[in-house]
This record gives sequence, C-alpha cells and structure tokens, in this order.
Amino acid sequence: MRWTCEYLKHPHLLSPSNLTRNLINTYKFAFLHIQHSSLVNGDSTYESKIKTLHANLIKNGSLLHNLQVGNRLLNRCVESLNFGYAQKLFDEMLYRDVRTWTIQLSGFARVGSFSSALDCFRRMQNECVWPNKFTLSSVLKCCSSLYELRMGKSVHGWIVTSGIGLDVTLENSILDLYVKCEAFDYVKKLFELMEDRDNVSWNIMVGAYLHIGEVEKSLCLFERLPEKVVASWNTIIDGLMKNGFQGIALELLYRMIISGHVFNKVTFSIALNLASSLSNVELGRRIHGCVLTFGVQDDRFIRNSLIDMYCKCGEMEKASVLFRKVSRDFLRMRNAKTSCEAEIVSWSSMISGYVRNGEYDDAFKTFRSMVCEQVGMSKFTLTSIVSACANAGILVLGRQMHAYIMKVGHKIDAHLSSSLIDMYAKCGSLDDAWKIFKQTDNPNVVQWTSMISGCALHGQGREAVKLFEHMTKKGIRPNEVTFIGVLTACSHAGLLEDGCDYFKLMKGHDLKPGFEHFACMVDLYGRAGHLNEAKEFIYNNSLSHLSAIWRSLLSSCRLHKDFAMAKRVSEKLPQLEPCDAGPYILLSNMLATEHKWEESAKVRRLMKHRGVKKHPGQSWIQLKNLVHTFVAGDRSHPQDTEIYSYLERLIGRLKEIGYSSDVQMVIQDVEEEQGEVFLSLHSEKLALVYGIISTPCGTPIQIMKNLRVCTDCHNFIKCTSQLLDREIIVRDIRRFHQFKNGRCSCGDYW
DNA sequence: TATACGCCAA
Repeated sequence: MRWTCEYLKHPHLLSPSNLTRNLINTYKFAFLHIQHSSLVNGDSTYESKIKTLHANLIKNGSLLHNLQVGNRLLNRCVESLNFGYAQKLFDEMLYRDVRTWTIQLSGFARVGSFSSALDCFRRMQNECVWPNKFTLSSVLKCCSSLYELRMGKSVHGWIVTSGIGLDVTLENSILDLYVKCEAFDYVKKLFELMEDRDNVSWNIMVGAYLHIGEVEKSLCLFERLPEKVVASWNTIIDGLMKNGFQGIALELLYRMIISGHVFNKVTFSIALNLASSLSNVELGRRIHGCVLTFGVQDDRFIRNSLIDMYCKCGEMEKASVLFRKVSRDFLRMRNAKTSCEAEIVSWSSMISGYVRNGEYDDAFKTFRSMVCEQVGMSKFTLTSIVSACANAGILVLGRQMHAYIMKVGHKIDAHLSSSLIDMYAKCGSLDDAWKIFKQTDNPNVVQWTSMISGCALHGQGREAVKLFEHMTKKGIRPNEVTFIGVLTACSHAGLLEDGCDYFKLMKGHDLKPGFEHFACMVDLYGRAGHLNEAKEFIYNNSLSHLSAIWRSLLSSCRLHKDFAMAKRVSEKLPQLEPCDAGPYILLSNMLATEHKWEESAKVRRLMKHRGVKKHPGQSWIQLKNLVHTFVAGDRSHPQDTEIYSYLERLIGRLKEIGYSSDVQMVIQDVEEEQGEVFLSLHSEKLALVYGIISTPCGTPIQIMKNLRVCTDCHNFIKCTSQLLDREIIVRDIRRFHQFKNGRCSCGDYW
C-alpha cells in the first residue's frame, strides 16, 4: 500500500519504459488501494484518486499503449458504477481487445441496462472483434432479460458453428434464455443433451418448473437436488411465493435457516417480498433487523425491497424514512454521472406505494420532484402515476400525463396502454379508453380486460359481453381478471343468465374461481332479486366465513328492501371482521331504526373498546386545476357558509318536486359518520353543491367518492339533475352514475 | 471479466 502511494505522488516513476510486468502489478495495487480508501473515506476521495491516476496514466502514455492497464482502470470504473467516466475512458483507449468490450458490456448488464449492453455487442461485431465465452454468456443474459429469443437463438447457433466450444456456464446461459422466453421444448432438449450439469443447471430447471406453474414437480426436483446451495433455496422459495404458496414458502424459509444456510442478498429480497405478500409487517420488521445485523442495509436491491415491503404493508412513514436516504444518494451520484437504475426503482416503489395507500397527492408530489430532479423515468414509474390519475379520477391530470408520456417519447407497452385504458375509463371518458384500445395493434388479454372492466364500470353490460365474445373468438384466452370484469358487467346490467353461463365457462378455460368471482355471483343473484339463491350459493360454496360476501348480500337486501334478512346478515359481520368499522356502524344503525337504542349504543361501545379503525368517507371534485375534498359535515372549506346555505335552500326546493330523505338508507355500509351526522351533510352532497355554485348553469358536474353512494344521496342527486337541468356524474367505489333529467344510468341498481 | 435465485406497473 505504501508503495502505491509513492507512485501516486511521483508520476514520473510510471514512465513507459518501466512498464514491466512488475509495474503492472503495482497498478493493480494502486487500484486496490484506491478502492480501499474509497470504502473508508467516501466517494469523493475515490473520484479524485481515480482521476489522478487516470491523468498520470495519460501523461506517460501507458493508458494508450498498454491494454492491460487500460482494461484494469475501465474495470474499476465499471465496478464502482461510474459509467460516465467508463464511457470516456473507453472512447479514449487507443487499443481495445475483446476484454475491453466485455468489461464494458457486462458492466451495463450488471446494472440492468441490457439494451445498452446489446448495442455494445453490435458495435463490437461491426469492428470485427471476436467474442469470447465471457462476452457470450453476458450477451445471452441480456437476451434472456429482454426476452430476445430470436437474437438468443442466433447467438446459440453461432456458438455451435463457430467452434468456440460450449462449456457448462455457456450452456446454462442458453438454458436460462430458453426458460425465460418460454421455449420449453428447447429447454428439455438442451438439458437432456448436456454433458456436464452443475448446481446452476439444476437450479435453472427447478426455476423452469416453477415458471410454468408445475409446483409439485419443482418441489420433487428440489428435494432430490445433489447439492442445495443458497440459490437453490432462494429459487424454490421465490417460485412458491409467485405461485401463491406463501405458507409453504415460509416453511421452507424456516427450514433453510434451521439447516444452517446463511442468507445472501437475494434471500433478503425474497424474504422481504414474502413478508409483504403475507401482509406480515412483523416478519418484515424482523428481517429488517437481520439486514441491519448483517450490515447490508446499503445494498440497493435490499433497500428497495425494504421500501417496497413497508409500502405494501401500508407503513408509508417508515418507507419514506428509508427513501430519503435514497434521494440523497441519488443527488450525489447524479453529480458523478453514475448510473442509477436502482434509484429509479425506489422512486417508482414510493409512487406506487402512495397510490396503493390512496395518498394520491403524495404520489403526484413525488412524481413532480422526480421530474424536477431529472430522475430517469421507467415504464414502472409512468404506469404507477397513470394509475394514480385513474384512482384520483381527475381527467385533466390523466390527460396531462398521457401528453407527458408522448412528449418524452416513451414507448407505450402493454402495461402502459392497459393502464391508460383503465385511467380514461375510471376518469369518466370511455370514448378515450376506446381510442387507446383501438390504437393498440394486437391487444393482449390485459388490454381486453381493461376495456371490458371499463364498460362494466360505466354500466355497459352488453357491450362488455360483446367484447368478451370478440376476444375469445380471436383466440385470446381470458384470465381470472377478465372474468371478474365480465361477471361484474353482467351483475350491473342485470344479465343473470349470461353471468351464470360465464361463471360455468371459467372451468372450460381451466380457471379456478377465486373469492372475487364468488362475490360477483352473490352480487349477480342479489341484484336480480334472487336473495335466497344468493344465500344458498354462499353456503353451497362454503363462503360463509367471508365478510365481503355478506356485505354484498346486504346491499342487495337494501335494494330489494328485505329488512328481515338484512338484519340477520348484519349481525354476522362484526364477528367475521372485528377490525372493520363498517359492520359495527351498520348493525348499530339497523338497531337504531328499530328504536333499540340501548343495543345500538352497546355495539358502538364494543367498537370503541376494540379500537376499531374507521374508514372515513370522502368525496372530491376538481375545479380549475384544484381538487376540493369533503368529508361529511365538513366545515373546513373556505366557502362553507355559502355551501351550507345553498344546500338548505336546495333541499327545500327539491322537497317541492317530491324528494324526501330516505331514513331507511342507514342499512348500508356508507359513511362512518352515519347516524351521527345528518344525512343532508354527506360528503357527496357538499361536493355537489360546491360544484353547482362554482360553475355556470348547465355545466356538467363530476364528483368522486371513495365509498358507495347511499340511497338518500342517490335520490337527492337524481332530483337535483332534474330541478337544475344539469348532467351530474358520480364515480363511487363501484361504478359510474350518470344523472340526467331525474334518472340515473345505473337504473337504481348499484 | 461470465451463467441460476431478488425490488417497481395493468
């Protein structure tokens, strides 16, 4: 170490004539020394020292004339993810050999810039540099990550014909390529033909079975593995999780620990993912503790997994604490022109976390700062932000985002286009959703599904059914989500028979109905007034332990005014879902309508005693680029006096044309304040009135609500649309209601 | 200097 420092201080010692093998070794130490001190002193010293060394090398010409020295320096830059510098160095080098290219290429691959890596490979071919095995396996990895089957096949062919010779690593790379590209015939053939198989090969095969959902086979193979390394455990645990076997995955994780395997970075990521998919924040915290004990908290992948875990468990505070560190690092690295793919992932995670937790405002804030800080955008970021627009239901914002995506010239892939379709549908413009859908070349199942669900959302059941038929005729296999869309459409349009047929059709497509499908069916029977069939369906399919199912039935009871059954159902709910406020409020209200005040109060007390969280109902309206949010009985708006006095006058005028408050509406799981606040102060009424007084006569008004709209408000809005001759659009949690001339597009069926 | 297993989107 001391020697290297001397060399740094006296660059003349590095004269070209002295470039013997010994001297090259000295360089090696110089690099190691610099790297060591970078760990101790932080990035800035590292930067300057590399630069000093670089300058010295240029000065005495050794960089230009000695490949080994140049390659080594390049490798250091790549390893420290300093791509700007690496690129500069690469361009400066007089001589480049296959190693130079390979270092650059595999560096890109390591940070996930696979297309840059492949560009590099093409340039290399143009300059007639013959690739070696290292180059080729990196290239194959890029192909498999980008699902470039064609290019991968041609590389495979080239390897065979060029006589470069296959070894286990290369064959593994090819095997993996075929697995990723789902070319299973090739996988089988190649695996059988392989002479040497190491534990990587076996691991690829375990992964292959998991990839196609053959869980049994993969477990068998895993148990028979000649040697179980950490990666084997990682593969099986992750694959089980992705196939929905969280329980077995967790068991295996424990087994892995007991059998003495030490976690690697990948294991931490997978374990955190498992915690969030189990919604087990306690497990997540424990793993976070281990991460700190192992001292790997600064690993980018692990940090992202931690952020993601906290986001998915609804702990945005905790996630944002971790995220603050990322954005600080990002600024520092941007100044060093360093690649930051991993940092983009953190931003995307935060945005999607905010969206998931309904904090749209923070999602937009994060996005805006991402634009200001010039963080690169990924398709993940854009998809998340479009979905934030969709959930917020603000069409203007959604359009702006669409324009932004076009402006930055981002390719609209399947994910993005389906989220755009979803966004336009959820923001009320089904026409625009259709436009995007029709622009799509070969819509895949997800895009079809988005369009079908969009029609369902707007109550266009027949259109949705037509789309479904069209899609299957085209030979596209519907998935579980597609069926949710079409079943919802049927139930909203009262197409009982069609719905039953589609439910049966699921089996024909080899799909097992899940909880959502059963819920759709209960809804379908209930809405059509077949309450007893609905109840039978619940018991026949053993769904009686699911609260959401009973809640759906309850809505139907309300719709068809079967109060006796409603009461029986509402008594079940608090037992099934002790932590949800809805059922308690519901039950207490039901008891109140029967004047059983003492019992009603008892239910409320029980709720308080159990510390049940309330889910506040709120409505919002967007006017002139501002979003105004209201909760029931809200007094916080600056124009509240105006709103309340107009509301009072409006109710008076509505009563003259036959509106009366619906006292029975309390049999519903609407706003938490029910029974506490007068019906007339529900948030949707406040938002509507604010819309009326802030816009000229005749302007259509659109409001959003995060729960279902209640019967009284529905009546109120119907009458208002007639009295004021205004089109009023309400998007509640389930669907769109378009009020016109005293009627609603849902046909009072929601 | 290479290959398997990990984070973010509908």
